[in-house]
Parts: sequence; structure tokens; C-alpha cells
Amino acid sequence: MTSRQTEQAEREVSRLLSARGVRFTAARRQVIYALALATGPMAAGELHGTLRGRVPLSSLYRTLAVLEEARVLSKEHDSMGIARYELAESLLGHHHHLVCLTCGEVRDVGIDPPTEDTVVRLVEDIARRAGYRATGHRIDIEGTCASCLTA
Amino acid sequence: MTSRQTEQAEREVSRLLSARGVRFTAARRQVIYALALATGPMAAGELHGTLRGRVPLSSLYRTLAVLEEARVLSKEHDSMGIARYELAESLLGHHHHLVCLTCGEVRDVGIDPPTEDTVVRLVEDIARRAGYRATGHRIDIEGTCASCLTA
DNA sequence: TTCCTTGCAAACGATTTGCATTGGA
DNA sequence: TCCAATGCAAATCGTTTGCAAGGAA
Repeated sequence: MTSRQTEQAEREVSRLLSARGVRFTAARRQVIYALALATGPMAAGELHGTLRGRVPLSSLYRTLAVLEEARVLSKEHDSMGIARYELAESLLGHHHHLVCLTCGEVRDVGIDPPTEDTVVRLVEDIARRAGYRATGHRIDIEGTCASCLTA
Repeated sequence: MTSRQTEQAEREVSRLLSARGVRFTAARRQVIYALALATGPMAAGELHGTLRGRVPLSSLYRTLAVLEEARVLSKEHDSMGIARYELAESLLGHHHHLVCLTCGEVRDVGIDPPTEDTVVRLVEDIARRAGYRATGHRIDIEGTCASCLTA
């Protein structure tokens, strides 16, 4: 995320939080910054490290829960079952994930609009036939990342 | 899965296990049967219930680990971070998942071959551009299932 | 006999929560 | 002041593991 985008995102986050009567504290700001700089969803432990332990794990989890509740962050679970957080798509834009099955790295990837349209039609079609109403989709591309390929 | 498919799958499982010097015991057979009848991936706790507690949880987890190691089962984590198991795609065929965000149900869905081809090309293209070598993909269609829609 | 397998109980690790304290509006 | 936010320690819960007993080849 560029610093310009980060500024814009910060205003949006501030709005989302105050709409809930929730404060935009230092710890929350630091989590947002760390995630804005990340190239993919981060685990609580990774964030704790990135923040150099300045936010205790229990507080960090509470921070993440508050931000998720306010729809500032989204949460998912990686292949080890560990929770990973990233900025919500309303801030980061729609994207998918490249997952390295060797080292576990998860990286964001964009998808061009025409292809995304194709995917959306496909997804809604499948859902309809099964009696579901589709509200979203998630595509994980599993493979081996560049550095694991050469290693 | 039809009973005919189940027979065939059972022979394949037997082969995969004996290739590893691993026995096809009663508990393992029961897990395979339960999963062959399931409409989507099951959590250990659900299997434990389906098997009416005949297999203690710790043994069940060991059974699942052995079967996964032998590539008879595949494991993933649902939106709560809980592990769910299903027959490997080599037995069940390639498919994707419909996820009901309301009740948590996960259901298998097939995808027609031409569309799947499109998806594969798309996925490999994205991976290549990021320096990854793609080995597979996973699509979760998130939405609301038929019974939650009417409820 | 020789290993693989099982069951129980204890251990683990990520995450959550109770409670007393702190701090911002 | 008042209530949200914080930090520590203890609790939770899905999952894993140590160990001794059971079972098939």
C-alpha cells in the first residue's frame, strides 16, 4: 500500500471506528500500519513480533477482535489452522491469495477485472444451482514460491 | 458417493495403506465409510459423534493423521479454524466448496470441465506472473445455504 | 516375537477471559 | 468523572503425545 493510500485508509478506519464509539488508540493504529505494509495476511504472533512486543498478545488479540468486528480487518485461517488478519477488502480491494505449501507464506494477488467478472459469474452460477445465495468467494492458489523453488 | 464408487475407493485405500506398511483396521475403515457418505468435509468432533464415540478422540486424531499422511484424506481448516477432513481428491474427484456463513455448513460442489479448464489457466497465469509454480487451487464460495435462506 | 495400534491421561499451543488498573474525552 | 482500553495471569479448547496394554502377522 502506498503512503497516500494509507492516509486515505486511515481516515476510513477512523470513520468506521468512531461510528461504533470505539477509540482509535495507539495499539490499534500500530496494527493498522503494520498490516498496511504487509504483503499478505499476518498471524497474531507475527504482528506481535513486528510490533516488537510493545502490545502484549492478549491485548493484541483484543485489538484484532475489535477491528474485525468493526469490519476494518478480515480474519481467515491458514493451512496450519492459525488465524491471519489483513485489512478488509473495502480498504485493500478485492484480491486472492498465493499460498506457498513449502514455507507457508501467504501473498496477496490481484486479478484483472474481466477475469474477475468471469469468476463471479461462475461462482454465482454454481451457488444458484445448489440453492445457495452467493455473497463472496475466496481463491487460494497453492504452489511453491520463488524462493522455495530455487532453494 | 455410490456404493459402487465406495467399493472401488476402498480397494484404492487398501492399496495406499499397504504400500506404507500400515494396517487397514476397523477404526480406519469406519472413518473412511463415514467420509464416503458425507456431503462435505467433517470435523473430528463430528466424526466422533457419527461413530457414536466408538473411537476415542485421541485415536481418531491419530487415525486421521495416518490417513492424511497416506494421502487417503485431505485436511483443511474451516472459518472457525477447526480441522475438517474429507476423502482425497484422487478418490473423490476435484471439487470446490460452498460455505454457508450463517450455519457454517461446508458442502462439496463439482464444476464442469470446460469451466475448470478456464480456472486452471487463470490460476497458472497468476502464479507464473508472481514467480510461483502452481500445483493446485481451492475455491470457496461463501454465501447462505437454502435452509438458512428460508429460516 | 515383533511392530503396529489403541486408550487413557497429561501436555501443548493458539486464543480467550476475569479482574484490577490505567487513561483519554 | 466515567467508561473504554489495557496488562497480567488463569482458563479454554482443539489437538498432540507419552506410555503401557492389546492385537495382528
